[in-house]
Amino acid sequence: MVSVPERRFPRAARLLRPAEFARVYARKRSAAAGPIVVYAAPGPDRDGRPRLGLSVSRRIGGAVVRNRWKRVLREAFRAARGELPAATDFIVVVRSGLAPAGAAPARALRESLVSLARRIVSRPGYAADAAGDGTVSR
RNA sequence: GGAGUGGAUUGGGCGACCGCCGGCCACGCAUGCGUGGCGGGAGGAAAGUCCGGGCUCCACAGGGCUCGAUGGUGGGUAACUCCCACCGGCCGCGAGGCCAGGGACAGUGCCACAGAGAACAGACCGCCGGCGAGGCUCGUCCUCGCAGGUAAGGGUGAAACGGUGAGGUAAGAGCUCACCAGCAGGCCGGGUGACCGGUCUGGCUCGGCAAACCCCAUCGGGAGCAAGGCCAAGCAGGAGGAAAUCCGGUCGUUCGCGGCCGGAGCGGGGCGGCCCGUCCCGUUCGACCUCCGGGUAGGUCGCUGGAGGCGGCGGGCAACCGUCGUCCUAGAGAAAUGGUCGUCGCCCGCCGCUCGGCGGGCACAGAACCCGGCUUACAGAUCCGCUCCGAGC
RNA sequence: GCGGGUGUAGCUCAAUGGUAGAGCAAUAGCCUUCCAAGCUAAAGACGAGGGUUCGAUUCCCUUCACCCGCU
Repeated sequence: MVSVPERRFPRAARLLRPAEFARVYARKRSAAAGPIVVYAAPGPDRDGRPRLGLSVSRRIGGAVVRNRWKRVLREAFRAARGELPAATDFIVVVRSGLAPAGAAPARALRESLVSLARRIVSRPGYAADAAGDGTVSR
């Protein structure tokens, strides 16, 4: 049995190192909706799949609440990978002031994740800043 | 049956699909990777970090002062501010619960307000007799004043220098006596001991606070897995600062001196702080201190088999210990346990109001080197021991 | 992981173990034609739970929240 590649979520599809986070933040392209903020930047590999980095601060809650947010966001990202722009790195930040007590449901997060990602990428100037990097797959 | 008390266990079950972390095996690719298979993957508190250890490193850790911790006795333990048993005190009808529970004749200090008096106390009212003055109903009378006596009574307070009775007295008072309470000491008996029981003597009586300073006894080297080891990659140094040199041996010598070793002095650093002591380094271009600047943000080991869990037997009142058998049970690194469903269980709301249907919820909370405790949070469920009350047999 | 600090009135801060106080703010009144300023009055707090003590904001323990530092 061969699994569908888009359903998988291997470690290579994650942003893990400080340098990777810094590169996405340096691009300064973000959009927000409700409790989450999404940063986006073209990935280093122009044929690559979208990658995800997470930032959940201690102000969000205890370890259980923070881990819950990360797991639900990873699951939402995994389900949305086919609909997201390719070769793009994303960082999802959970905002402390607007976050409800627990994590939001995965389905709703998937919807807003896709719409925020498309909003950033379709903005004028994103492709120009990319400077010949991977183009938007739309 | 009701009320209560002490303890133990558990922390939703089963199934399907898709993911995630790491292990083993196989294959491909070439050492990073991918695919498939098999089995594993959060807790009783993983939490707070309040104690105690193991482990690792540090220039072995000594003495004095200081600092900090602990504080009934005996035991358990690797150790403890933990646990068990016992003693004492307080609370509860009781089962039980709580207690930092050594020393207040080693010293210092504090005890507000109230009250006359608050620590080897104190005469405000009262009581008592004496002296003086006044009054009249002339008395064993009343009123006022003065100097005294008196701690039995009133009142204050958290606390007022024993309680009851008798004697005694002007009135009183441990002033005296008996009993009781309490204190100190001796002796006898029991207990490993804290302590308990008995008896005799004493002066007749002594406040509380040491979670106030303190005294006594005991204990405490420091840091922490971001410890620490290895590999890879990378970089650039600069400025300032205190100080004091001398002696001996030996070798070389161009006879100026230089190298090495040892010692003294001086300077710096480590041993929680200070002093001694000790160790290391330096003593003229180098160590140390301060400031500025530069580089790294990777891998791997440590990393999970342990004071380990379960069961039997033996010892012990118990905590716990010994022995035998059996089991292997997470190891991440921006950090793995998630998502979508079905079904059953429990709870709540609505319709129904017998069956049933619909919707929602199922606690506290997430391993990060590992253990032993403590404390705190927690929807519920189950079991055991005991006490009190009521009813029945 | 290690270490330290702070919680007192709406805000900023005081206070030997004995009635918790100051400034600003807010309320009411006086003054003014009105406002401001000024004057007067009253209200308002020791983060929580235990313990020691006659008595605790203070001393001790536990706990909660926040802040800071080192690695």
